[in-house]
Amino acid sequence: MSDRTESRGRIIASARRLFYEAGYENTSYADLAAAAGVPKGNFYYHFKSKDELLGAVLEARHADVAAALDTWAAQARTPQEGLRRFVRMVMSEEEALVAYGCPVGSLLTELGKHRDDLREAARAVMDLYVEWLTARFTELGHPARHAEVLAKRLLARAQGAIVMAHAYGDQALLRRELKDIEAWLSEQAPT
Amino acid sequence: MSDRTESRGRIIASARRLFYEAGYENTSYADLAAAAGVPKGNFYYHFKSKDELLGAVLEARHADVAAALDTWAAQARTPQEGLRRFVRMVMSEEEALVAYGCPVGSLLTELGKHRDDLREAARAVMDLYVEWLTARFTELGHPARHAEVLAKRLLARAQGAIVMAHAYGDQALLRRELKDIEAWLSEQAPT
DNA sequence: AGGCAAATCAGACGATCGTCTGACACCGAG
DNA sequence: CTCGGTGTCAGACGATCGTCTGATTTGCCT
Repeated sequence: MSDRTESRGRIIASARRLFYEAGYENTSYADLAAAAGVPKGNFYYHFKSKDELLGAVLEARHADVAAALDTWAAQARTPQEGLRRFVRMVMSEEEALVAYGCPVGSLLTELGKHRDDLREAARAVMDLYVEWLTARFTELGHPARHAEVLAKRLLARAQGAIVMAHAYGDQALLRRELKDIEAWLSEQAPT
Repeated sequence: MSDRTESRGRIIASARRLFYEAGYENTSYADLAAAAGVPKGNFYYHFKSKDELLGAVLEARHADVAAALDTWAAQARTPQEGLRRFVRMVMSEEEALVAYGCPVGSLLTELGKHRDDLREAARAVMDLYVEWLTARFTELGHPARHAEVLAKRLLARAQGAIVMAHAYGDQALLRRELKDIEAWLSEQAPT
């Protein structure tokens, strides 16, 4: 019921990429049609507005992130390992992050200036990370409230590193900051 | 020569506010005309394109930041005091930062997806902070290269805190992170 | 083969975008 | 009083935006 046709999936995949690389407002239906190989008349059969299309894109990303977090939780045998895996995931996306920023963070920045409903959908993706990281910090023995503070601090530091690296187009900056974040992490996770 | 007329200044002031609160691409000449009380036909007498208007806005912000940094440098009697003053400045802007994000950071995020020339003008404002903070860390005895790393790390942490606080509309988050940054700062600045 | 809903596609629609033109108001110099 | 330049303003321009309609094709069911 969610992915009725193949072209619907192609539209979502193209939109996901374009919204990320060029921004939501800055991506037109003409761009989407060209990228997806689907005439724009067809878009309104699947999504009755551009906002609804972004909703579907966020839904897809939400599902992907949730699946990835499940995998990590299953593979990491200690909370420390889980936290480090998060940082390593950011590292593995270095090139795209330097070129386009954080897919969730930059979208939140763009939507934050208007459009409360879509902003909530984007924040839901961020919440997945917050909750998963909070669980890891809790396992480390931090009381619940402080665990969430640490989770958001970790995310804030990652966001900041990405913003600066993106602003300066500086991949070394991102790598260096992520290393520093890892060092900070091992202080929070006494072995 | 730079501010030939009063209406030119009104246009820049309005544009500066609207570009910040609503975003650059999302602010139309109709919006600007309504906010500045200047008919849009007049805009092209002062600025021959919207991009040039943004250039003037960035120039104004650049001048303001440079002036503020000069004042701080004169008032702060120790490098520690200067660094703390930077954090306090961010604190004093809490409400706007939570509502709209960082004026420089969010603009860099928006422009980073396209428009290389304007991105450079925005980055010039960020560079003012980088250079000023680098000078303070150098005064603390850090070698030049490491001082710049610390300056960018401080800015990255501030950016990240603002992005998260903006995403969640959470002023307490911003205040808490800034306090943590201050604590981190005093570790880098052994008295 | 025939029928019918699901899916596809081309193109028109009004609105709005950034840009530009040309006429008009103001005002000190001659 | 006249002139010329600086600044002001209303409105038109083509382009492009997101949206929508109607006709057409596809593919499954009997």
